Amino acid sequence: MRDTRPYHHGDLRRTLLAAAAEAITESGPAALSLRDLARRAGVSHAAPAHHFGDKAGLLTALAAEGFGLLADELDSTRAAGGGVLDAGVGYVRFAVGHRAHFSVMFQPELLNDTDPELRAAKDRASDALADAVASVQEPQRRGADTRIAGLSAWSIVHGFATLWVSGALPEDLGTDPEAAARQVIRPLFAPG
Amino acid sequence: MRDTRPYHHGDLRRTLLAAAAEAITESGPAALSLRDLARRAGVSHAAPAHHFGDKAGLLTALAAEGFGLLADELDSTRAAGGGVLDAGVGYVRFAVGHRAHFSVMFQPELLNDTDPELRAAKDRASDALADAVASVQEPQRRGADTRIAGLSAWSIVHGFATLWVSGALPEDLGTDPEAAARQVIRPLFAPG
DNA sequence: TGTACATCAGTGAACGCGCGTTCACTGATGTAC
DNA sequence: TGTACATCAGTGAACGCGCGTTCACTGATGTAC
Repeated sequence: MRDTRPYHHGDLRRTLLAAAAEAITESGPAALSLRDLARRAGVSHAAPAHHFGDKAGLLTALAAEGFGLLADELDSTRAAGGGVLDAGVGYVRFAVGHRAHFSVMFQPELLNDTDPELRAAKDRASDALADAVASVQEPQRRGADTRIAGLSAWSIVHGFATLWVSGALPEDLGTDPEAAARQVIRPLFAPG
Repeated sequence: MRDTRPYHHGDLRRTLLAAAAEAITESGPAALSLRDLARRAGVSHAAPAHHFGDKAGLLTALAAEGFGLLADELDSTRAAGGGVLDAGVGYVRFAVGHRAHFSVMFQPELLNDTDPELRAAKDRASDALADAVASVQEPQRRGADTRIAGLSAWSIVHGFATLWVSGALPEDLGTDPEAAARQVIRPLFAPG
């Protein structure tokens, strides 16, 4: 039995990202410190800087991971044959299931926005979103309108997700974010 | 000529709120400190605590002011005979014109959410939003759907506003947030 | 109109704390030969 | 298979800094009589 921790952690980067997500879920990105993270991960306080440089570097890595996870979500919805509405619900599922990532992804003042890893992950998510929207448009109608349709869809799901995770929505909407999202975003796609 | 500052500021509370809005617009709520605020306002570092207690108290006051300003915006749109679409554009105008307020209003972990002033301002904004939506529904159709319609409208304008101020939207949308908003949110109200 | 007193707004020195950063180090891993 | 050496990940002591908070204070304003 080895009850002593090895000198090298082995997977500290991932551990720190997970600890950051946990800490942010508890009390927001503002309250985060690298020393607190080190404490959570059980390493010395100087270790995090080794991997991320500073707080912005860490949050940038977390945001990049977030955009990747969002792209995964949208891709798998699409692979399962879902339409835009399902993609929208997937967007909300991602936001609610990964609050910490989501809350950091759209706060550019916390991030190094020129980071190549972040840029790449953003592009991936952006493409996945565009695919989900384009798939619903009839081919002959594609054009200038498709761009606007995509932004409308993005706006409504992003707005719903943001309002849901911030607790701003009325309680009588229930406790199931996906069911509520489906009801609220449907009018955009299937107006009656 | 009086070139010496009077001992009593006279309007320090308002000055501090304005300084806070400025500081937050520059670098986000995370970077805000009461000492920095005091410096900006030209008063001693202990003065802000006199008015707001602590940082959460200050941000709560700012958020309350924000909800009040939002309600004003929606009310005046309505008074000018505007419909839901105009109210939506008004929502975006508010968010873009008062970024600092807007960015604080929906981050409950930064606020004292039981503060009565905040609660009252929230209710006022909420009523104004409900009025804007209800006015467009034909009387006989009001009911369960009106609630969902209101949340759809809120979601799309909130999402658009959030994405716009965070700089997430594509550059080719132009530099006029209100014109862009009108295009993007229209599909929800006048589907074609 | 004048005086006394209470209340309030803002001061400035002092404190302890957690933070990020630096730096010489140590232990572990990988690679060349 | 064995040895030497470079590289890398994490340590822990030390530092200086800005922060929030406390507290006795001072200057100004308002009110009672």
